[in-house]
Amino acid sequence: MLSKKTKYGLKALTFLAKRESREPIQIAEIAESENISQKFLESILLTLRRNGFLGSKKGKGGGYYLIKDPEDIPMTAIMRVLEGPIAMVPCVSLNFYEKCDDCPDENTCSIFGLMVKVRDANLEVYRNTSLADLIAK
Amino acid sequence: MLSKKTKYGLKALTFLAKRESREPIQIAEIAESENISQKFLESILLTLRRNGFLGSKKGKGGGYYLIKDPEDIPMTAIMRVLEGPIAMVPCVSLNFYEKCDDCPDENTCSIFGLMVKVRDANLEVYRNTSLADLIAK
DNA sequence: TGTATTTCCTACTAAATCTATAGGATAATA
DNA sequence: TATTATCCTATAGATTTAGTAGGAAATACA
Repeated sequence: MLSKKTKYGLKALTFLAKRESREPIQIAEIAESENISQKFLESILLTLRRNGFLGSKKGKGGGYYLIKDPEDIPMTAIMRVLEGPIAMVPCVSLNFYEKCDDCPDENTCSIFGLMVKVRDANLEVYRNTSLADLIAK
Repeated sequence: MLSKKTKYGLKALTFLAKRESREPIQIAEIAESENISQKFLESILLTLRRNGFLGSKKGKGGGYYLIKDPEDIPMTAIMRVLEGPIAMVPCVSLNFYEKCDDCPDENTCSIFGLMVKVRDANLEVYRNTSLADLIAK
């Protein structure tokens, strides 16, 4: 299941992407418009800023704004920052690889191959979708 | 992330599928061989039996055994029983549909389309993979 | 300079979910 | 009747997720 964090983050990003101007938008406005707890959204936008998706400005007239063109933001990047690994098991993750603690050998693991296929199928979708595609509709 | 429940369930199923005979195998043997807590595995095998994947026999010489040919068990069925919905949000789930509580309208939801694509990509993999494929290597 | 505004940041709490474990009931075998 | 192994419910512990609290820091503007 998609976490609320990711869901809200995506909604906030598309909200910002939809606007023509890149003027800062306040958290409160996004939260209200998208039906999200303001404090929770605050922490989400913060991680999006720290990971290079958003810029921010403090004080009156401040807020958050997109740093890049929506076309240049692939879903792979967003998902990895908000949701974590795209793979369902760490041992097939490209960006978060870890050995599975309960599995002695990847070569003989019965589900390894399936997990690779699932990962690749998801990557295919995420790589071919940008933030711009989410608002194209 | 794939839950341990699903992972263990899949490993148990492939363990049973690998054997030529369909004689009952004890939980203890599967648990030891696959490195799984016996009590936890017990509850997993129980749900697999209740959902028509396994048969069981009590008493001496008892245990669990596959009820169908591995070729006839698609991953879609196993995943839905062990892991739950294949979709990442309830509003695009084929078998577990629910309206998202925070989203007023699916038609205007910015991530709906993406979630459909992701669901379909995963379905494609799971529908084209059977339990037999997991042991084919 | 001072005040209002808005993000920044850490820590914490509450709720939900996942991962088991306990302990006995039930059924089959010999 | 003794032994074996699954059946079943309930519960405990651990982890993750979701959300909250409260103030610090920076900016705009009068």
